[in-house]
Amino acid sequence: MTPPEAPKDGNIAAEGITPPAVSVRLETLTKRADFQRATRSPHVAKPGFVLQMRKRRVDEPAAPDTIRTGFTCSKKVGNAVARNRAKRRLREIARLALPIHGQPGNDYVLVGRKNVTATLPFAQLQSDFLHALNILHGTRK
RNA sequence: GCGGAAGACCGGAUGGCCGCUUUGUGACACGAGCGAUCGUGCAUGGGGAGGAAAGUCCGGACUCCCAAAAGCAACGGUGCCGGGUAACACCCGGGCGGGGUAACCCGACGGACAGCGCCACAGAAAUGAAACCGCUUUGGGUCAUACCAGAGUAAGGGUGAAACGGUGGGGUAAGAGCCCACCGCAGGGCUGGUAACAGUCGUGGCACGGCAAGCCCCACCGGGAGCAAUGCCAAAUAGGGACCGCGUGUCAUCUGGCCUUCGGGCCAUGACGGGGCCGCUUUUGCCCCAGCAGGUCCGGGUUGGCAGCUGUAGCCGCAUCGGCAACGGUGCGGUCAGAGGAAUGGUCAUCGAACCGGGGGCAACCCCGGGGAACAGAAUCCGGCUUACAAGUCUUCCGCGCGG
RNA sequence: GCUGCUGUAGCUCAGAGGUAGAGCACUCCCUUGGUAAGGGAGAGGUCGAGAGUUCGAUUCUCUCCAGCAGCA
Repeated sequence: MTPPEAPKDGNIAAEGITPPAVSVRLETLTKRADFQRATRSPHVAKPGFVLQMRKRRVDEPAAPDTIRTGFTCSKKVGNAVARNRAKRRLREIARLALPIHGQPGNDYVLVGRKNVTATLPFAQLQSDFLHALNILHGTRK
């Protein structure tokens, strides 16, 4: 009765990058100063978001084996509902991808964009995110 | 059946996978501690956005500040009457006015003889009522008008938002509430109503324009600020600047202490007096009268943590009693988010309204494919108001048409 | 979250119930060999939006919208 093909396609895309139990820890940025430091760092713009990456210095108090992420949406993105929805989707792609593809000791900040972040297909957001990570990690070497 | 009116409800559904937050339990693991225990993780069970969470327009609870209270003033608000409520600018019922064929809807709806102010342009005149153009008549004058002087009038006078009652009749030289009828107005009596107000009967012949969302008067209400309030801990910076108190009181010693050249002096204490503390007054209270301390504000630093923080004027459901109703009383049961760069979701599938395309049918409509759901996110908490809102559901009522 | 303030010509601001104005900028003309300055003339306004009060609203009242500032 149910069409067998369609649901599996969606699930594979989501499960393929489900993180295994790794020792890397994810933390969320809460301080305004951290966001301001990340603003002056290298960034990559994609249709759905802007990714900024900053390598922490050794003397900073945060543990060196953690990955820290921040999510931000200005008022330009829309009203409170639109901003919250954009941040949730950004949080989700970061949660799925960073434990595997992120580098410990780095701060990542994802910035939401008007209309696109909330409506773009999820699979494309994910591939764009991996692409952006590769660019940033490549330029560093 | 079509077109309306009022009220109430709902605010996509189901499932898979992966998460967030809070809380209960655990003989579990790790860390801290002598320990009670605490923190982190794990396992397992429960809870987790709205009718507007919005705008921040009112009213409160709560916290801090101004010495307390009363009166007055100032400032702000409310404004037909009665009731409800913790309170309100809210709600309910009634009155009056306006709109609609009706169901029903709307109304900042006290006072313009307490006073001041304004009423542009037009118009004879914009509030004291008269003057002006007119109308009529008497005398003079003339062939007759015209014209001059006197008397009587306020009907008429293109305007204007608004013109000193309106319409009709009588009356007159011409006219006029001069007289009469009806309408309006003012003031009085009676009746009904708690009241707003309504009805009715005389009287007066009309005097009294509009604006109070202009100042204002009257009645009533209100101290100010807000959870980024406020309290505590930690860290960090500075030991800074400005201003205010500003008056050296009298008496008592049979009180206490110290000093003494035995006159007394100093400190404490008491009484009186003076000064200061809310815009003013009164009462009460507090502080000061030689202490070098006190107070207020500014500047500088920190943008970390904890409490406040979620259950009560509670709220919700059911029953019952009182009330036209808002609402109140009683009983039983249930408890309902607590985040803090801010959780309450992400994703996939299925079902799904409007709408679009194709086909069928006289038509209502049916089939296939596409399509894919409004406004919108708690931030201390309640009661309202206002504004935004796709599609849908229910109840009652009104008008028109058709049929019985 | 709370509390204030402001929306008038392209820009900066006046105006306070009765035909909306100033300066700069713009267009045309004069002046100059040419330009600037100067002089003259002109154009440009849903007075943030919608209701209400008034005969009449940019002004008074209410409700929305947008922007700015302050408070730990």
